[in-house]
Order: sequence, then structure tokens, then C-alpha cells
Amino acid sequence: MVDPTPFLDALARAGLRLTAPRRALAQLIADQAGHFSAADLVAESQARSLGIGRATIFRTLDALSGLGVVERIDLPSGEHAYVGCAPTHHHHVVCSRCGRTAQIDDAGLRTVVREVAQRTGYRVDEHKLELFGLCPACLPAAPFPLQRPA
Amino acid sequence: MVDPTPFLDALARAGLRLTAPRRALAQLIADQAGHFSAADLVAESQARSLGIGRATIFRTLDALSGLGVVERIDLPSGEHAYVGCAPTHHHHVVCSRCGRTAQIDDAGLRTVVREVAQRTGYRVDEHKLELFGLCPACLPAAPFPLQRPA
DNA sequence: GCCATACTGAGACTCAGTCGCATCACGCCC
DNA sequence: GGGCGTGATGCGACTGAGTCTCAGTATGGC
Ligand SMILES: [Zn+2]
Ligand SMILES: [Zn+2]
Ligand SMILES: [Zn+2]
Ligand SMILES: [Zn+2]
Repeated sequence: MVDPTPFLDALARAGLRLTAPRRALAQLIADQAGHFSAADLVAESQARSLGIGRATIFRTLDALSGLGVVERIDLPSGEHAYVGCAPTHHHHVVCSRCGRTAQIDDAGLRTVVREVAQRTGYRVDEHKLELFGLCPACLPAAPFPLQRPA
Repeated sequence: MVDPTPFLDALARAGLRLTAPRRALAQLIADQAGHFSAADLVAESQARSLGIGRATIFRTLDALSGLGVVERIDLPSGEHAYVGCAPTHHHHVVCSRCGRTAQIDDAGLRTVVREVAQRTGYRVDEHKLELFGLCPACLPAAPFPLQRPA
């Protein structure tokens, strides 16, 4: 039951209409603890009998991610998931157990990108960094790393 | 018409059989200039009348990526693509125009990962970094960056 | 309150990827 | 150089994500 206003504000600021389905979805998204999939929203919307069409859920996710307040992450499994987040450049650490994410800013990546550009001769326009592991809350539950950190 | 033996070697080393479809696919993959999708292979296999089933293509890609000689990359568009590559830890710079990729090793990312872990309290087990831009060959053709480098 | 128009829901559709199963053929052993 | 066990194949049906169309609805500027 977190605050959905950032999502609504973003929509309003972009000149998009604040319709009932969008309000409901903003709330639904704000309520998510970790990352969530479009299917999750469909299921919950049905569970809560919100009467929101599947297409609208996809369209709203598109709109919100276009505005940068929701971001798509590519799970190692190949699935797509979303997280609500701030519309500034950043990356995510994703907990493989509970799905909760933390935002991280540049964290020294700028240097890495510059070095890569220099070494490869590519002009790098865009980059994506995702980190997976266990959040502080889940750490005690799982003693061994899945893979050696690298 | 590049050399398909690295793929075949990897299969053999893993105790997998070198069947006709796998040989054909190894060649097909070796022939790819940039990244390719499962659908690309299906199409080319049909074009060359290789008679390879769709399922086999997916299964072979799974096997090869399990062995690390092929890697799945998540394009910004959300599509999945594959690239043949060395079975060591590395990342890719992907040309948004021609799809050609360059491998890059750690490139200072280790430090970034460590810093992120420290700042967030997460234990980071796995990470994925992908860079997108233009390769040296495509650079002259496209004067403006799609987005400000960040 | 009216109206242009952005948005919506329903449902059909496409396309990636999976699965089960009968058949095949690789490659080890002789 | 054959047999044979078993891993691999192809087919075709299936699932599930995401898209599209279109007629109808409701937002928000005026
Ligand atoms: Zn984000
Ligand atoms: Zn967790
Ligand atoms: Zn690779
Ligand atoms: Zn290029």
C-alpha cells in the first residue's frame, strides 16, 4: 500500500489522461514488493476484480516505462519483469529470492564504459547493467552462492 | 563461412553426440556475422533445406549456451538474440546497426560490483553488462548518437 | 455541460518457446 | 565392419506473452 502518486504525476506531466484503469494500475504497481511481470498484474487485477483488460495493462506498462518510472529488467531466466523506480539513470541489484531491487547510480561504470569504447573502437550510446544476488534480508536464509561472484 | 569447430569441440568435450543437425547448426551459427535469433536459424535452415526441426534448433541453442560457447543477449527492444563467443566470463558491446559484437573482459567491472555490494548490502552472485552503440565500421554511416552516452 | 479525442475492453491473432512421443542414428564395444 | 543402448531428432500440439483492431467510453479543456 505504497504511494502511487509518482506514477500518476509522471503520466500527468506527460499530458496523458488519468483514467480509472491507470489509477488502479498505479496503485497495484506501487503495492508490489519486488519485481513483477505483466502477468502478475493481470492476475492481481482479476483477483481484485478491477475489470482492467489485458491490453490496457501492457499499454500502461509501456507508457510508464517510456516515462522512466517503471523499468523492464531481464531476469537471468529470460523472463521479463518490471520494477517501479526513479526516472533517472541508474541500475538495479535484484534479489534472486524475494525479487526486491535496490537502485544504484553510476557506481564507477562511466569509467568502464569509456574504457570499453576506447578498447573496442565502438561508440557506446547505451548500456545496461543488472546485478543479481541476495538482499540483506534474504542472505541469512541461503548460505551458498549460486555461482562464484565475478 | 567461418570455422564451426569450436562449437563441435565444446559439444564433444561435454560428451554430447555430434549429430548431423548439430554439425549443420554449428556451421550456420559460425556463419552469422552479428547476433542472431532462433528464428533466424529456423529461417536459414529452411532456406538451405537442411530439414532441421524447430525444436532441435532451440535444444541446440540451449546446449551451446549451457556450454558457454553461445550466449544469449537481451536486446533493448526486448528480443532475445544469441552470439557465438568464448566460454570465459566476459561481456558484449553490440552494434545497434549491424549486430556485430565485440567481447570485453572485466574492464574494471569487478570494482563496480564490489562497491555496489558494499553500498547496498546485497551479496552479488551474478551480473550482466551489455553495451550498445555503433561499431567502427558503422560509425561513419550514422552521425548522431541515439541517446547521450551515460 | 459539450465535444474532440485519448483511452478502454474484448477477443482474435501472432509468434517464441516447450513438451511428449514414436523413430532414428551416433558411437561404443566387440 | 556390424549390433545395440541410449541420446537425439522431428513432428505436431500446446502454452503463454505480447499485439492489433475496432467499436464504444469517459477525460479534461473549453
Ligand atoms: Zn530502474
Ligand atoms: Zn531478498
Ligand atoms: Zn559472450
Ligand atoms: Zn556495426
